[in-house]
Amino acid sequence: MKRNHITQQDIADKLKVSRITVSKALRNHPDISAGMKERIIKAVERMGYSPNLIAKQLSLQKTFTLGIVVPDLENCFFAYLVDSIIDTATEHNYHIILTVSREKEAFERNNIMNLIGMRVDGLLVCVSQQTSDQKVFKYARKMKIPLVFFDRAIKDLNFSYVAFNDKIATKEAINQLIAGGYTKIAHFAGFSSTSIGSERCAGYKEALISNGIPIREEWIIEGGYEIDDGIRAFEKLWATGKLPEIILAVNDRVASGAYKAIRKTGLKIPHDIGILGYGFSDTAHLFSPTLSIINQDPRKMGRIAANLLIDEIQGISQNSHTEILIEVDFQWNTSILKKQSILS
Amino acid sequence: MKRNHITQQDIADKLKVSRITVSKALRNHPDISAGMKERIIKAVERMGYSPNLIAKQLSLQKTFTLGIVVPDLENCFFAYLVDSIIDTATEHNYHIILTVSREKEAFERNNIMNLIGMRVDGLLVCVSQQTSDQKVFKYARKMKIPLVFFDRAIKDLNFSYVAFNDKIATKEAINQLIAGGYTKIAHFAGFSSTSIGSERCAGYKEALISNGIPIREEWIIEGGYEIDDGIRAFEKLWATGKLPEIILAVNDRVASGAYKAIRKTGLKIPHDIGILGYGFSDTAHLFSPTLSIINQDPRKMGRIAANLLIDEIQGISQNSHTEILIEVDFQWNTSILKKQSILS
DNA sequence: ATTTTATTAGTTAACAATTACTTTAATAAC
DNA sequence: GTTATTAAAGTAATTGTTAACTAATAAAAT
Repeated sequence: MKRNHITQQDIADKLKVSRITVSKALRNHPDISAGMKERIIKAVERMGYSPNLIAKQLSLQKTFTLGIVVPDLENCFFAYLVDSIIDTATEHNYHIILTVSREKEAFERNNIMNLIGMRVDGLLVCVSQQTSDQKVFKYARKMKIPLVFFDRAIKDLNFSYVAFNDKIATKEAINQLIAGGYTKIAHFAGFSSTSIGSERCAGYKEALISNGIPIREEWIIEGGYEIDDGIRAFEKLWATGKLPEIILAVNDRVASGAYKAIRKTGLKIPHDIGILGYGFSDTAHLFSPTLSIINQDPRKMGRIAANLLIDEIQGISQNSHTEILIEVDFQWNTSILKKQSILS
Repeated sequence: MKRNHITQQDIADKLKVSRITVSKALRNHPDISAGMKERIIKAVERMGYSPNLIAKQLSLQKTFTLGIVVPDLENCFFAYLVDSIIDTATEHNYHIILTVSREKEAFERNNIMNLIGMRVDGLLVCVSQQTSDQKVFKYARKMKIPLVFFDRAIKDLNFSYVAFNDKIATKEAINQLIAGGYTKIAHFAGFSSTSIGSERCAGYKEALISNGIPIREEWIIEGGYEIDDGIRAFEKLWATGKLPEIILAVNDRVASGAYKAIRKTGLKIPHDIGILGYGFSDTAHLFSPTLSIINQDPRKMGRIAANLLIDEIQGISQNSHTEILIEVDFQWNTSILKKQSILS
């Protein structure tokens, strides 16, 4: 009906040569003489030719496209992560088809099947919290489509994955706090049913135990992952009358809620109480005082995951089952007072 | 080399029918009998057939794919916006190829040419701040590719665009503040060289003038768009010794900087000084006290832009030059005291 | 002078789907 | 009993590109 686009055939007709000659010239094939190449390139410019990548993909059986599935782009963490994946992909001349699962298994499955239909060269997936059926991933395996999980993985499928070492990082952070002279540390936890919640809580407990500090169950307050959960958690803590020196908040939104609730009581951060959260630099600096964090850099994760996938696609990485646990560092910002110089 | 994927031909061979029969059956074509359809669908399931959308796209000359160009995904505003575009696109069975220009004209041009090469059915573009050359957009026009600008537009090219009515909204917000009894209002501006900076500042000035309030140049502090710019701006203001009742911050990061600097002086928000910023609900609630905002809902913009584009693609909207200025509302949160009930 | 080699361009088939047209066989109409 | 109609499936051509061969010509080597 429209037929707007110029094809190689059109150029060939104009120059009275074969379309293969045009194809070869555009790919700088040695078959074609310099003079002919120049004529063709000039015609291309003049006629406004845009190569049809769809046709190219079909012919080459390769799309130079990566498919991404994230649970939710409104989570800044994933936004930064996707941004960094796009950066890395672009560097290697890959395009990105982005899909969002909204934490729904059905959407996730649908997205993945669609991406496979689009014949992406590889998949980057952060599984939804709901996901239990492994069928679609087994299908990807059967079709030999390179797939890398990031942040959250289905472990027993032998796909590569990249994640933060939450437990170790938490343990180390608490160790540093204890070394700095703190002993009264509470935890505003998520839910022990989610991997994030349980891993972080486990690290917290292990650190206390290994330092001989008894675990006070009333200082582990489960609740959720939102601002209101942080508010409620602190109110609960405040009601007991006995405050810790430090609160470890399970993420930055809970930390934000804690800030609000603490401010309401008139207590001062960090002088009266310190806060440690999980997150990354940019959001931590939105807090005032700036939030100390167990630093989970989304850009780092995105870069590593994308590179891993591209390596697998290009067959550089023979091993298609690489597990990378990103080493986490800490940013001791102004939400915690340095008791001793150990916190550095 | 690999040949993993099952094709319609494979299914046809297995069932000893023609591949056209398979194609028709899968599209529920009336040519094919119910019995045959059932046999084919069963074989499809059994053999794990995934339709090759690349081939389908080439054949149909339609990709059901939209291309997006955003300046930066680390800006939460754009992340929310893209999320909402994806939502809307998915509803209409469109895929999304996402690219990032990093505010660089060259990247933007490259992204757009690539997306055209991928034969996207339409383009959603937020132009980079750097962009001055219109060539690539003229090319898109010549190729008759539906294109909708969002947030920032190149106006004299007759493409549709969706934007916030910054000037009007700012004027109205300041009017409401004045009606509420405030007269001393300062503005932490961006740069007058950018459209955002100049539009917002113009609205601010117009509101003051139309209410007969003289403009105090020392209360318009240009600087930039980051946290540090907000800190510096308040320090400059503080140094003058004369404080306004309200600060209008050009965005949420500048507002955050202002919060920090104000807190440092011991002044209280909102009792000693109020803050009004631009932004959207989720980030405003991260502030404490929660930031009052001229509410620029990214989801709304994304939805409108995507629907507009899809309408143009499907020929529903005959007019391919629709300009939509989104009406902005206000969220009077706790960063401003209500002097009178007018702020509602 | 004839064979060999290199250069340059063209031919055919493939990729995996679709649409438009054609064939076959069975049924219905006269 | 012949013709018209309908259902169901098949054939050929199309989409825009690339890869693997093939062909023609000119220059170089024998």
